[in-house]
Amino acid sequence: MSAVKVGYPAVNQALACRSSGTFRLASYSEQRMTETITANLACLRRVLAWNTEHRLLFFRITSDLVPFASHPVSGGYDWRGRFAGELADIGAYVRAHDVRISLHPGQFVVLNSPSESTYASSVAELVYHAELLDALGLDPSHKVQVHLGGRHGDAERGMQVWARRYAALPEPVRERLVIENDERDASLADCLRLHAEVGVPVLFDTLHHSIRNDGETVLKGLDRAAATWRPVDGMPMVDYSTQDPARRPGAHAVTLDVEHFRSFVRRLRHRDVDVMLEIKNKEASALQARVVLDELGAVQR
DNA sequence: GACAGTCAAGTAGGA
DNA sequence: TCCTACTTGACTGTC
Repeated sequence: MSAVKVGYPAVNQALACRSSGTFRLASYSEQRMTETITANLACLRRVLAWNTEHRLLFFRITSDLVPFASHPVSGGYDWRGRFAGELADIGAYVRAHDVRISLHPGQFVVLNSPSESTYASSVAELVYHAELLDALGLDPSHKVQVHLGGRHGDAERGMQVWARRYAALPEPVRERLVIENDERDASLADCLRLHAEVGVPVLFDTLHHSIRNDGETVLKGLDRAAATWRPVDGMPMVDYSTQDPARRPGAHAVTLDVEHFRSFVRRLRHRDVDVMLEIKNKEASALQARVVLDELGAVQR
């Protein structure tokens, strides 16, 4: 049976705290920044403790952990210096419990944007994400995942621009960045082409692939994406979800389809992957997934 | 305390 | 042309 870590994104709904607290730009002050980051880190500690207690060893940290981190307004605020001890402690906890971390910047990161200012702010945002993982003391197997961003009227050119700009990213960003297939801008085949050109690992999303593919099964697609991960990248990460039948194609389900997940894990067989459950009810689904993994004898690395 | 309007940022697709 | 969705609702002024 396969070795699998399972996790959920950003929010633990069972705990009465959020690690994504923010404020309005107009309310910005150093004091507000310090208070918000302090509270966010305290919550993150609670969430990580809860996760390890429940054997959920994969977690996506919110991009809002440090609000306005890449915005000029916080340019003079040294969050890495002020919270160096806190961040190092959290990172040590992550390493001690062998937790895998991912980050998923928002839709405003458009590396191939025709707008120079959007390109510049996208790079700044990616640098923040890489710096956060660096400040936690985590190695390059902890990833930052992005989508292509847009086609801008010429899909082929959009990919070329993306590849060129990826290659020009600062090394600490490039070594952590992975690209995820979606049903709109970049199919798995598109992502694999980018990998062939510039070496970026491909994070496989099961739901997006089930909507847009070239006729290959989820397992076949997963294998092709997994082959793009080098040892230094760690186990391939996979985003898992099923369709919410009541909403548009691509909308994530509200609850885990346990039977579907069981079938998915069975078909993994010998494959070792880290599975991020993109299910709306977060940790509740992750707990159900753990039960399934235990039932099937999947090993927790 | 409840509510509604709004919030740093981009893009594409559908109504 | 406007609205919605996306990794995610949360913040804030008003009553």
